[in-house]
Amino acid sequence: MTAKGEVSRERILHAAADVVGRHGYDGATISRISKEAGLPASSIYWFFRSKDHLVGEVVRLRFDEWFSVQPEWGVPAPGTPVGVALREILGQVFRSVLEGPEFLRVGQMLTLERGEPVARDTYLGLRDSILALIRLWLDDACAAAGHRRNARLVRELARVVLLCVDGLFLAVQLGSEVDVDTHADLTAAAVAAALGEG
Amino acid sequence: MTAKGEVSRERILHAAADVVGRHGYDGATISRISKEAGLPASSIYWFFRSKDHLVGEVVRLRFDEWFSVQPEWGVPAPGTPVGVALREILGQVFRSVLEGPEFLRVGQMLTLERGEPVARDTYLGLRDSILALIRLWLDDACAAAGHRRNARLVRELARVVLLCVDGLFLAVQLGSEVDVDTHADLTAAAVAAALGEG
DNA sequence: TTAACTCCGTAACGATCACTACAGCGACTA
DNA sequence: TAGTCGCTGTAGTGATCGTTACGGAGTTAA
Repeated sequence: MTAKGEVSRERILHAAADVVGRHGYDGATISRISKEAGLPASSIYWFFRSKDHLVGEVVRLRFDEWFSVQPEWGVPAPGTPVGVALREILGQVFRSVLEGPEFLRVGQMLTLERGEPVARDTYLGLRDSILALIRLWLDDACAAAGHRRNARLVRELARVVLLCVDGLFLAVQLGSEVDVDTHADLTAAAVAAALGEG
Repeated sequence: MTAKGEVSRERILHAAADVVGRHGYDGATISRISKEAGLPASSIYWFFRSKDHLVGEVVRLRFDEWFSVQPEWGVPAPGTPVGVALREILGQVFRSVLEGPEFLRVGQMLTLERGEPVARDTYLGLRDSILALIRLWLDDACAAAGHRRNARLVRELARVVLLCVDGLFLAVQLGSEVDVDTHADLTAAAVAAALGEG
């Protein structure tokens, strides 16, 4: 691919990301994206096999952007209760969710709709990687806190944490003014309680 | 409206509910609904002002069906801890969410997309009524448990409960096999902890 | 019987959709 | 200079969208 081609591809991708963010999957028509990118539809189909593939790339792009500014999920110092360490991290994650990351909106839409298999699979794959990350961290944090291992519980708790992120995001989309600190307190406290921490 | 007309309207409404449930808002085309109902498009527009209004009625219908089989949110007996009473109710609510009620799917989709203002407003209105219900119940339950009133906390907790329902539903749509009992335990425990219950 | 009203059937409306065929441009290679 | 390749521009494909115009059945009321 030529340098000029690379630029065009990038222009299309970012234009698509903007339009999808503003209008959702179905609202993100090729003609809109084409207009936004300043390139004809034929160029879009030169770089991307279909609209489905294009949106898949958009999801990946937006995810990378979001993930790159997330706080590091470092293993807490030995002796630190999981609840305390989790509370710290959740505060930051929840705050970033408040800003309504596009990839979550698009991904959740793709989840609820049928069809668009490529974009949907892309989202599901990224989501799985997050879930694995949470599970790993929880495992490490439990070890650091001195709890005995319980893989099943950790797996369940990881799902609950992810679930709370989803719910929070949806509530934000609905216009609810959720108090992130209360929500983070509750989530961390629930996990701590489940682990038998005071 | 004639008795025959009433039957037709009902046929259209239920056909629309089926199609929307299977295909989502955008997938629920007038032609599909028309075919499913065995009536022409002109009949649909005789009874409903637009597709938007029709889907609004669908959301209301599905909500009523779902709500009518929900357990009663009776005020717990005096002295019962809120966490215990809430755990009981959440178990049943979460289980019904597992079955993937259509009105939640459609409503969440309308939330994430822009546009379709009538159907969206219908969903938001129903959702608000649920939130109010939770808040009232929590208020009563707190009184029954002997806690002193804290309107702000109750409002926040009601939002968190609703948020957990949303998150659970989305997780189910994603194909996660969430353990409802664990989830209900955690949610109830979190609320109990926030209220200062042991 | 006539008039009015309700509802259905047909047949379109214009708009827009995702997608493509194809010619031609500029830049690079032989 | 001729040929090739990467990309763009134009103009369209057929399909389907939500919606409507309109005529005519079927029933009801006078």
